[in-house]
Amino acid sequence: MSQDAPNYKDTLNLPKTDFPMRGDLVKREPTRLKAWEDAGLYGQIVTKRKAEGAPDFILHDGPPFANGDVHMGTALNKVLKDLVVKSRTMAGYHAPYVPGWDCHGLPIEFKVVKATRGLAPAEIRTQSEAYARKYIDIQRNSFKRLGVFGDWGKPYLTLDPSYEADIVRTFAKFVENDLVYRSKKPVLWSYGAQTALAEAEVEYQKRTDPAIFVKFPLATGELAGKSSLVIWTTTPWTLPANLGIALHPDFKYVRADFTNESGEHTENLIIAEDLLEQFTAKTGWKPVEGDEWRTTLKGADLEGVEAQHPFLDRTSKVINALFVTAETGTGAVHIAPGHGSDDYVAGQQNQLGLLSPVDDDGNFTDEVGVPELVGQHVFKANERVIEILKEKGALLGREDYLHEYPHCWRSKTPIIFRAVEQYFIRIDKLRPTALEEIDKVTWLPHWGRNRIYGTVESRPDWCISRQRTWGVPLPIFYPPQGEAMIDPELARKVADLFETEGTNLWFEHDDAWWAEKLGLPEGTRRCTDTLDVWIDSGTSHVAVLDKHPELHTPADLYLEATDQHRGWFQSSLMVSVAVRGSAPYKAVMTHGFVVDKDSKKKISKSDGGRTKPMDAEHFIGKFGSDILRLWVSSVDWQNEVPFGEELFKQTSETYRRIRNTLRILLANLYDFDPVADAVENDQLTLIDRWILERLHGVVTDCADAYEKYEFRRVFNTLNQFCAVDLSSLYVDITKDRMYCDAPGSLRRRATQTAMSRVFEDLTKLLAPILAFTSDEAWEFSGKTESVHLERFPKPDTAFAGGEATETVNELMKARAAVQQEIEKARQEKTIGSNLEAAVQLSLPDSPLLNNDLATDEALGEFLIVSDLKIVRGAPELGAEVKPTENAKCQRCWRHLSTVGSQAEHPALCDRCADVVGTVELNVA
RNA sequence: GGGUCUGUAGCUCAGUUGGUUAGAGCACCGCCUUGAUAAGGCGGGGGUCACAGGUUCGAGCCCUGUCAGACCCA
Repeated sequence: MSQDAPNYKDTLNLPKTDFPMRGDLVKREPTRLKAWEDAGLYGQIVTKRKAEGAPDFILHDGPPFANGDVHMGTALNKVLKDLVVKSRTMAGYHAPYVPGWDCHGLPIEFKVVKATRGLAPAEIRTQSEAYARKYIDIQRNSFKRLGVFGDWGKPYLTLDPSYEADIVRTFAKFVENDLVYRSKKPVLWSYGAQTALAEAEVEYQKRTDPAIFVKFPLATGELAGKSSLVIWTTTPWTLPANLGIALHPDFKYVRADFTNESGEHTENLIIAEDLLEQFTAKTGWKPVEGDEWRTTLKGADLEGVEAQHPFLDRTSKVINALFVTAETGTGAVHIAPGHGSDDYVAGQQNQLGLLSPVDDDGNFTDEVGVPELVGQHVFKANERVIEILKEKGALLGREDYLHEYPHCWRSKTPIIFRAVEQYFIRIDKLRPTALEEIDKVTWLPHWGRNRIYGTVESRPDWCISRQRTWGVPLPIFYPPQGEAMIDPELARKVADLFETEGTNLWFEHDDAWWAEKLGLPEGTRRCTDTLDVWIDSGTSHVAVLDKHPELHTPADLYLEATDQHRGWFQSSLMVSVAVRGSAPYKAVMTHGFVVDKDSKKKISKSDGGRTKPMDAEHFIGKFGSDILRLWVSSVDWQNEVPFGEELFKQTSETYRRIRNTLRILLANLYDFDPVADAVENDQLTLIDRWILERLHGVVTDCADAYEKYEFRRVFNTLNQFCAVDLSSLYVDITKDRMYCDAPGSLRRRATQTAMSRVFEDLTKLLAPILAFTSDEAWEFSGKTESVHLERFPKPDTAFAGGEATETVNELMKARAAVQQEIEKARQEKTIGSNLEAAVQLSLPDSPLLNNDLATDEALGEFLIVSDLKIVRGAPELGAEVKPTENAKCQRCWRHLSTVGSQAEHPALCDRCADVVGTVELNVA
């Protein structure tokens, strides 16, 4: 190579683009976001589809709780929803998305009350609202930053007065349909703070209580008068409310004569076999020697018999329950339905009734049935109860028992379980329709159907009242005389007031004001309870879908994490069945929880101090939203979703590849005008036809995958298409023609024609996932409108045939054989690049390789070798490689026999000499 | 403890109605490339398909059990 050789590089058509190689997402995404917002892009999209008369697709947003920052689980959910909305929009639907927030509820109230003590209810509510609004703003910013499109200016909030009014009106409908009743149910009660508590407001502290063994003689059945059950309890004060004894149906119980330590007394007792030793050790009562005195029975054998209460004139029913354990006690559990939640459920199932003879201060009421106990505090009464048992000869043993016992977080006093009046919805009236409706809904994954069916089948009546402040008040009144007024008309009047004034009205005015306003008798009090927040969110189909002009019921899709089978999906279904007799959704999709990639365990906020970041903002700030979105698309949402920082690095690599593929396509199209330069289909070469056939497959597959919400199939398909078909094959193979052929040559224009179509379709297919990057690339291709206003491409049937694909698949075998041989030579350092190889390819006859497209020239191009001899009709596929003896063309770097054949350009091959001639002429 | 699920290379995923040596991408190792260059190409190593039984001529795919994990309930 002489020093004064012409610089042929300037005669090449090298790729050219300003589309940056690096995404710089963290910096660049906010700019695009701003542009979208300024242009009102979401509104444009919705308006456009509406104008087209596009069919509706309604994804109804389940409202996240307005508390805390957006963590990865919430981000996953929101991005999945956005993938649905964007892909349905691009599939041609009018898919408005109205996001919402769940605002009422204990966690917020608890934080407010904790921060400032002694607040009046109205103040608690004002501060709770401020708290909720603060986090709504924080979360909204994160969701927007993630590229989620929606009506962010007008989201629905469960604290909106109109929403609250609809909750109350919905309650009125419940009443009208005879679904509401009043009944007692035990709650965690703090007599120190005189209020009901939630589990979260309870602190566990060590406490010593008397644990006692109490005899209950059997009063009916075969063993009546012959034998006694023995219970063990750490709350002797609940014995006056005892209404049952629970045995495990499958446990083995021993019936035997026992004698006490002194041997003076003998009792015939029934004790779980596994707890016999413990019982003897703790009480001193031991079985009389000799097997003839012992018999065994199953818990199931005694079901239904009655036992005599040790000091009250009534009996306790023996029932079976699976929660009975063989760890402590006797295997017979004292059941006081008014003083425990297991007890309550067991009482319901066995019609035991309910007693709860304790007032707000924790003192016994008349109902206790023992005159001397009335007015005594329950914990003080423990000792007296024990004495009474002793007097009656029912006490078999006593010990001091140290245990973790719940205490009030505020007053630090021990908690008692105490039944208070609550309001319930009769689920039995809704259950048959609810179950029928479940089978009309499409559940994704399909097993979701079983999950919700199971819960609806077995759920007890719905307790809808809460002794809380931050919620929608129960519009119920208590007149000075007579029953509680649960009246739909009254409730609607209240709702109308709430509609304009908000629910704070309930707390800002006193009973007298309300009585006068509603024309109720003087002295009428209003209910101080609020509604269960599951009513709030479960009413969204009424307050949002029915109300919003762009939406309607039933929604096409609800999409939440699997825990909502029991939560929102169920509450929405129940409310909907109650008010309209049908399900509020046509389809329900659930995704798994985000779990730690390494341990496959749920990421907890405190994993032994080594807290891993899980805030979405952390990852947005470090990688950018498109990476997070790409991660969401790559993952199997049906199961637990693995998550970790390494995964983001991995996803970033995939992103880089896709981005660079878009970039090289753009760069190769810099001088291409689709209108003027596009080539007819029949002018395309083998490789062009092949990539368009591949494109046909990709477009078809992605449309199908998007339709089924199988985003990771889209991810895999497009990743494969970019990495293998485009980057490693098509772009690599066409480099020579793109760079070295004359700019306007048919062959080059053919490839640009194909690349232009590939770029457009690929960008559109990526748009729902890479919301920012695809829009950026779209812009760089010269488009003035956002890619998000486009529709998905339609597969071009001209390339559905697959002839080129069959040929290329055949050639891929030859390519593998050649590459392996070249690699050997390369490792031996006999050649460097592919173009330095002289290849002899033995090719067996194949109809696929005997067509117009599979010319020797096309094969050489396909294999990216310059010196290729093909022996067709060989017995088997094979390749031989040695260094080529041809000279290297200084322009296209191929080693060809034609180099130097044109005297004007001794360093160039035929083709290049021709091209350079043209270019120079053009320049001149 | 119960219900509903899940378990394929280091990681994320494919594996068609059970049928020849289980596939990609990323990561890893080696080489090439400086005309996609904070890019690109080629080659390679790596899986007893959680484990143990069973059905079958034949199982990653079907059945049973065990183990591990997730959600809900208790």
